[in-house]
Amino acid sequence: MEIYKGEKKRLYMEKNSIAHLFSFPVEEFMEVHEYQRDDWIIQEGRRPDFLFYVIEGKAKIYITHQNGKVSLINFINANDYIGEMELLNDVYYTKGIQASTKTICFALPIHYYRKQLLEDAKFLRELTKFLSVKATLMAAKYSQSLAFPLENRLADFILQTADEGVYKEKHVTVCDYLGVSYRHLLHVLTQFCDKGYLQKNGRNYQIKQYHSLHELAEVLKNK
Amino acid sequence: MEIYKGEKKRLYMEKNSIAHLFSFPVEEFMEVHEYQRDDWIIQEGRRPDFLFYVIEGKAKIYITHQNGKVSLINFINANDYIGEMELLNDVYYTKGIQASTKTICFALPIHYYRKQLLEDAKFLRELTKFLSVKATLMAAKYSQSLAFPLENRLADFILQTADEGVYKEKHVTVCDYLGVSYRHLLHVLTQFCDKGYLQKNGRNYQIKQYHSLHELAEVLKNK
DNA sequence: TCAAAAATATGAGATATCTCATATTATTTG
DNA sequence: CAAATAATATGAGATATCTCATATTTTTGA
Repeated sequence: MEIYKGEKKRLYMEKNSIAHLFSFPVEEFMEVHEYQRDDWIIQEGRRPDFLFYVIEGKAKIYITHQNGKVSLINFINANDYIGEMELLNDVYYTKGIQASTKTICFALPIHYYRKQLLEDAKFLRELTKFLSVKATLMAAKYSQSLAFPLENRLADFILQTADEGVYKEKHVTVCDYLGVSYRHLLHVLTQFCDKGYLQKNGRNYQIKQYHSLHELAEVLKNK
Repeated sequence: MEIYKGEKKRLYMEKNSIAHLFSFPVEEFMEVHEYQRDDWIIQEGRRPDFLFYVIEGKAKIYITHQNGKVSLINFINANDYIGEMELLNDVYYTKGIQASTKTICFALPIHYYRKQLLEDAKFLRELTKFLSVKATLMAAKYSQSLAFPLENRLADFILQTADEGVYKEKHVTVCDYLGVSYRHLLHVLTQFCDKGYLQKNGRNYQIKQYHSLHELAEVLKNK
């Protein structure tokens, strides 16, 4: 983890101003943090000292259960907040957040800014929208996970993450995200290949029948 | 559904003032709605015209999937907001909300108040907290549903809803809530009886071994 | 550069959960 | 009050998913 200083910091803040998200100046105590792939931005169970706002990169929210299972709760992208739960709630079990690419965030020391932030309508309005989307998304994932087998959820995930018709996510990550065992994921992927929806190319999977996957994914959606 | 008028309305609003939730007066266009058990406060797929605040009663949030399965996403209680998603987001699939007891809510016409509400830090702060709790809860339920079998989740649910040592929820509701089939729920309940955790009394279940259920439920929690 | 660790791969048996069929009992409603 | 509807109940077979064992390949770090 690197904290930008001096000219580097000044330049970065200038190029990526977030002044429009607040109705008071936040630059004074704000820091710029850069995390490398696999760095932990927040450690599970340990309260963060900052409210983060992601400028670039991708990260993952993890929670570890008592039975050892790990859930990848969600992905975090540019323009997302991190640590907002801890800003708002005095009692909160902090989830782990791990960078999955180089990730740069602005970091507002909660200690300094908490009071002002909680009185700033502009900030709160944005955060409220962010949280409403988050809550909705979790509700959707929750109810889908209970109502549909992996086949449907995986089809959706493949379509969402495929890059130019090629799916190449890490199996291990996907297991944690879709909440199934490694074995079962591989099993369903093999089925997709057998049915001709996908074609395996070394470590990647080429989408062969878009419409079949689409059909499977479509039933998740509410119209 | 009944809309309170005149003296009845005035009295009710006076006894249950929510003026402290806003920094501007909301009484003028506010309505008081009373719903009977099984009334739909909001119909699935149809945008509501009000932001509701629940004063008394209980309700359930439902979503219907394309495969016909119904998920009971969550329960709503006094001091919860309803319709906040629609206030915040222009595009949103509205979930169904059904009263499960007589439920009385204050209803703020979005049309009149939207702009002011979105600029009111006091209101937004409360709503933000409400949403953060909601998002956290959904995330917890989501990851638990994937990481643990019904046995654990049911034990937790029984402990949470039992009334003086007696569990008497409707099976059908619980199926929708825990996302399992009726058959399987009954199966696990029978197991609990066989193991001596519960004892069936007519339509209810008496808790016999608190600690066993507690043990099963405990592994869901993060410490 | 080599050993350790992580990721991929596959088989086989176990179990959690679902679907469907069917019966009985309670509750609601015209 | 009777008929319709909802809730409870149980059996049996199907399937989705898990666990464990084990092997190979790739990536990583000292």
